[in-house]
Amino acid sequence: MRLSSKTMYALRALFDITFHSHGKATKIDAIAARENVPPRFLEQIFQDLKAAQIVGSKRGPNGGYFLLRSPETITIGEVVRAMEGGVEHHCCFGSDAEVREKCKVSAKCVTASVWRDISVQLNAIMDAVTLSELALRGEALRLTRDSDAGLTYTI
Amino acid sequence: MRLSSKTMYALRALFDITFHSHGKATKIDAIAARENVPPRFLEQIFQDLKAAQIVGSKRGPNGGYFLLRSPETITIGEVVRAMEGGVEHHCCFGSDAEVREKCKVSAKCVTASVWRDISVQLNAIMDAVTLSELALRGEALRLTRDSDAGLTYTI
DNA sequence: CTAATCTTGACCTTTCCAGTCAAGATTAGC
DNA sequence: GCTAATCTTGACTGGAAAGGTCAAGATTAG
Repeated sequence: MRLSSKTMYALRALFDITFHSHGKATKIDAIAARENVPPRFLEQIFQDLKAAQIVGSKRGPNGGYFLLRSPETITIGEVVRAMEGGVEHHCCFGSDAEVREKCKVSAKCVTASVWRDISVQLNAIMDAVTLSELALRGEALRLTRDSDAGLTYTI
Repeated sequence: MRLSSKTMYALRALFDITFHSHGKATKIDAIAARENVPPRFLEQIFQDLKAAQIVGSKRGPNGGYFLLRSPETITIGEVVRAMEGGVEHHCCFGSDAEVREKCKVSAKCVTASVWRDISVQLNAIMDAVTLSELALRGEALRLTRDSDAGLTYTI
């Protein structure tokens, strides 16, 4: 019930491309430095994001990874599902096919049905947040910090 | 982003006590047999549930585990948090204290704030489902199956 | 007393996470 | 066409966590 670092890194990386490059090609090393993510690991992460059709890539000098769609259309939920194989609707216990089948027959699988409902709701929540919202929050945080610093003078 | 088997087993076990014993003392072996859970593992699980003040225990003949409160007051969320240590609000990446501190200072931790919001909502969703609701679903499923079986005769 | 239960805690195996690395394929710009 | 900057592919690894197992002891009903 926790996000893997991989997913968190992926979100940070996508935020970075949105926030610093407005979705345009950005190189791994720059992202890794800004977001404090192991660069080699980030490569692997971007492969997954690319397979999920969330980012595209360009090789060679001035290359990098870029968003394939506009930030308003990329949701947190999509990213999480891409990285973690989705919130698992695993029926009852285990991912074993035979057990799942047996479970269906026994019809005792109440917990699974409840969990399925919950995961649908969770996906809806995550799909309600987009990359552009992340970027907005970034601005907000930054602004807050700046104004905080600026407002140190009180009467 | 998935529930561990331990949590699923815990939910099934609590459902079992509610559904078959109405919350009263039930022995591990009976639950394990009905719910198809490894009995030794179930022992371990009940220790956690007991530590979380969700169940109590009675030793000796006619002993077993029982609900400490009525099923309407025990939520899925509570059980999940007890078993998994809650939905982790882990700030940014890693559970390392130093990193978390640095993260706070940098104020770049947008993803963490978003995830915190999401996890609050998720907990609310899970807290909206109680053990008695599970029991109701159990009845519903059973009824459905029975009537299905009974209606095999069609004209 | 004794048989049925839970209790405690050590132990084990397997899988997966988090991360590293090397060698190759592509492309921009000179 | 060279060369340097990038991504690409895929193998590899150490450590931790998941998922169980087991044995010996403490309690209690009858």
